[in-house]
Amino acid sequence: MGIIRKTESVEILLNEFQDTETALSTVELIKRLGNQINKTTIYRVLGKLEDDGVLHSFLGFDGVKRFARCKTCSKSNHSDVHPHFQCVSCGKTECLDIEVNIPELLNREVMFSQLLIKGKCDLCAV
Amino acid sequence: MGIIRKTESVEILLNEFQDTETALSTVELIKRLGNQINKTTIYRVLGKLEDDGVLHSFLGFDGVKRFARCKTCSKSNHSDVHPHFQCVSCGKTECLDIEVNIPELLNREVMFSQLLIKGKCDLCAV
DNA sequence: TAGTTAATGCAACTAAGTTGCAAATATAAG
DNA sequence: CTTATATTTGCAACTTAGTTGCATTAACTA
Repeated sequence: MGIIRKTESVEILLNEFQDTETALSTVELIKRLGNQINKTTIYRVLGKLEDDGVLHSFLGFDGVKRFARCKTCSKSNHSDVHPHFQCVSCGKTECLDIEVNIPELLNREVMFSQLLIKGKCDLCAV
Repeated sequence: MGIIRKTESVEILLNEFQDTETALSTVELIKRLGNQINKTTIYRVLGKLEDDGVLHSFLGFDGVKRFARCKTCSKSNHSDVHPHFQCVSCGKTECLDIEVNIPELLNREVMFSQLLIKGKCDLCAV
């Protein structure tokens, strides 16, 4: 079940993703917005925005869920299959605009895949 | 700090990984061995075995840590860069013996990557 | 065989995420 | 504009994975 009403929480949260390719963790958003929006609401709104194809989510190397804006997703076709990059220095996590071709697997049916890359981002790599 | 003494806990745990390519979650092992070994010990021994390059670990789609035997790892060179496959039907998680070439990234330094594939395993795919 | 030091068990804790329910509020209908 | 209704929110309590400190136990060494 996605977003039905344009509430303040929805607007505040969407605003955080406005000008950035960066993926934000739920924890980060709670820290940042916790005084304005309740933790539970943050979890729920993020989930709904994901259902709607506005955001997509993945787990970072730390196992913490992160969200980022979807470019090509909709409610019906919801798969951001691009890789994600996490910087070991500054912690920034971002979407990579490249295609990765998943190898064919014998006898197995591939439904979804996620590639997570760890390294130094453009700013932190010397 | 890796394993120094060959204790019973170490043997019991190693035994679980003996004949299988399957990755076992910490939770699963606690359920299975919880009456023989304390939860804390299980976490600690698994961590040490990972340090030693005997096991490697990764996070599944559920964010739960899983361990599997290392084939080519040692204490010094510890990187199982093979992909992991998680079956949506039976939940089995296994290592895939294939190479994946990570694309070059402009201005970024790639240090490590993990590819996680979700689908139906050989037994569950019709 | 005794001494040292690693390993274990326990209990209490942290942190991420979830649930149920009552109160608040967006939207549609009148 | 007001009311009715159903969604959304906040709160508190809970669940689950994983961690920590400390006293006790048990490997290994000399």
